[in-house]
Amino acid sequence: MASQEDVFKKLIAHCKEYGFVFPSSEIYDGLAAVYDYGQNGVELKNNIKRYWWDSMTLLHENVVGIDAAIFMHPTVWKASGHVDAFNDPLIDNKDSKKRYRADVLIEDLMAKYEEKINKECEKAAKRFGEKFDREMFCQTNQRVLENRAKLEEIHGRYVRAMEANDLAELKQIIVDYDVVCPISGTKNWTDVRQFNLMFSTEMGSTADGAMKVYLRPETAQGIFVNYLNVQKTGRMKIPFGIAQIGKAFRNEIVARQFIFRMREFEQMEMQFFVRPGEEMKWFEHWKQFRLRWHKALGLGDEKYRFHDHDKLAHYANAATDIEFEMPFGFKEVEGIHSRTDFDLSSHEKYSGKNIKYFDPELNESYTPYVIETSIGVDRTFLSIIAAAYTEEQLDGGESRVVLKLPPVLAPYKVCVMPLVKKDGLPEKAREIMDELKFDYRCAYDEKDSIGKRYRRQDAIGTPFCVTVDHQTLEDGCVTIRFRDTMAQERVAIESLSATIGEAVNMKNLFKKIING
RNA sequence: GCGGAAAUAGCUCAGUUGGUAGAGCACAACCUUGCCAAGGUUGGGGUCGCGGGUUCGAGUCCCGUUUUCCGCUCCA
Repeated sequence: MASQEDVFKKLIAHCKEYGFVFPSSEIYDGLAAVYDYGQNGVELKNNIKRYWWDSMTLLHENVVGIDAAIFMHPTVWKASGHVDAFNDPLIDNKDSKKRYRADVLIEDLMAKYEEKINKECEKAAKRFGEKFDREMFCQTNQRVLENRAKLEEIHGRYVRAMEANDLAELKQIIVDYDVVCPISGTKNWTDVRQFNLMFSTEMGSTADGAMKVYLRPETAQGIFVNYLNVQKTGRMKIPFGIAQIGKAFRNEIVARQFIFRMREFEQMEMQFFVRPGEEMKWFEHWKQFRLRWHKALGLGDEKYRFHDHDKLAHYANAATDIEFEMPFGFKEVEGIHSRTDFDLSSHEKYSGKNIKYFDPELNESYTPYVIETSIGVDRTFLSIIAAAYTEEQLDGGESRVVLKLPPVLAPYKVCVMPLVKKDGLPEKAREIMDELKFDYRCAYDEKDSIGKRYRRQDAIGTPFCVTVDHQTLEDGCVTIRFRDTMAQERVAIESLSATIGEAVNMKNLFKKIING
């Protein structure tokens, strides 16, 4: 929808204009799909992270946090399956503009030869009836023999090419056996290119002694490899969880839609270790808890929905997404996965270390099952700022742009301003600010008309403005102005802290999560 | 990666058949006003995304390139 696209563009412009999100390295033309958070963006982002972290670690005595390094031993990514799953040889058809995985095309090709052979056999089986001996037939029938020979030839070349990572040979196979694009029907192929979704670098300063290491493509593995450390040193009993917030990196082929899909992004993950067989109970538990966490922000319950996966990843036996209605449709913000014992078992296998848990209640050892909640910080940021961005038509034909952020997440909680910048009003305003600034992030503004200053605070989502006028010097009262309603109230200076505190206290959100 | 569109001041945009870059807003200072964005004066800020080419002369024409947006494609 054009109007929605329009809103999204305006939102991106707003994010830049008001110091929330900048394109990375902008003075050098930017770097594709990398963004920086500005002076207001970092505050909002930090508040989101604190809301998540505290909701995990304060509300659950059996959830603790860690902060693992971005670099990990290369074998971690073999064990996790990323080395295999994140390496795709891709080829484009120049006519249809469609992209395919070269290995899939070749496997389809081989399947076609199998099919030909099977058809010959079926035909023969009908002719010969009960006397049909498939192996005998295959060894004597000319057409089958030809097809079998071809198949073996392709298979041999294919396996050698994949092992040697010979991309030119993969293309040659596609060319030699006349593979055509299912869409265009042509053989107009590009070269095969390797897309490795993991970023790599070298550890060690000398070229020959260097070891190839990856920038982690997910934070989860840092938790799995530390699971035993935490369990033992923290005397954790199953069920328990480990939470982590950190950067992850994926070399996306196409990364777009602003900060929705970036090459460098931040995840907030919690891996919850449970008894085998109890995973579905906990899966359901965390699904509901996580949804309540989102809804407590008050952006609108109707903007969220679950999307259950039909096709499961190799490690999962149940998976769902929490989707949020972005300006470009419902999109995944968080994933909740039942990862079984895949990761821990795999690390046990690759490391050769025993990482089983001895359950004193059951009096037995087992590899715990894992429920994962994995939420993107940047996507959450985007969902919140998109929902908060509001263009309002006011009486008298004027309009305003206001970020209706949840007050608890707003970069500034209050802006203190003197009505005029003389007669001792700025000094009084500073005095009030000096009281508030220990508890709440405060802004100060004395430039331009008071209305203009209110609008500036609206644009960055500051929930309260406090105005000092001449009367303040006599009666100790100020005007407090509310962002969403634009209503004003005359209140005593002493009451400000309590009013603001009630609105920005995270405790209120936590109570909503717990009480549903 | 393919195709389409775009790129001029912090933002939104003008800029004529090629002739040495403008406006509004924003920003800074001072004056004025004072409870919902528009007062006055002055000032700072652009090698027109980058690199070539054509031309006496390129923001303008041509080629390449980078970035962004849209559509494909991909997506643990």
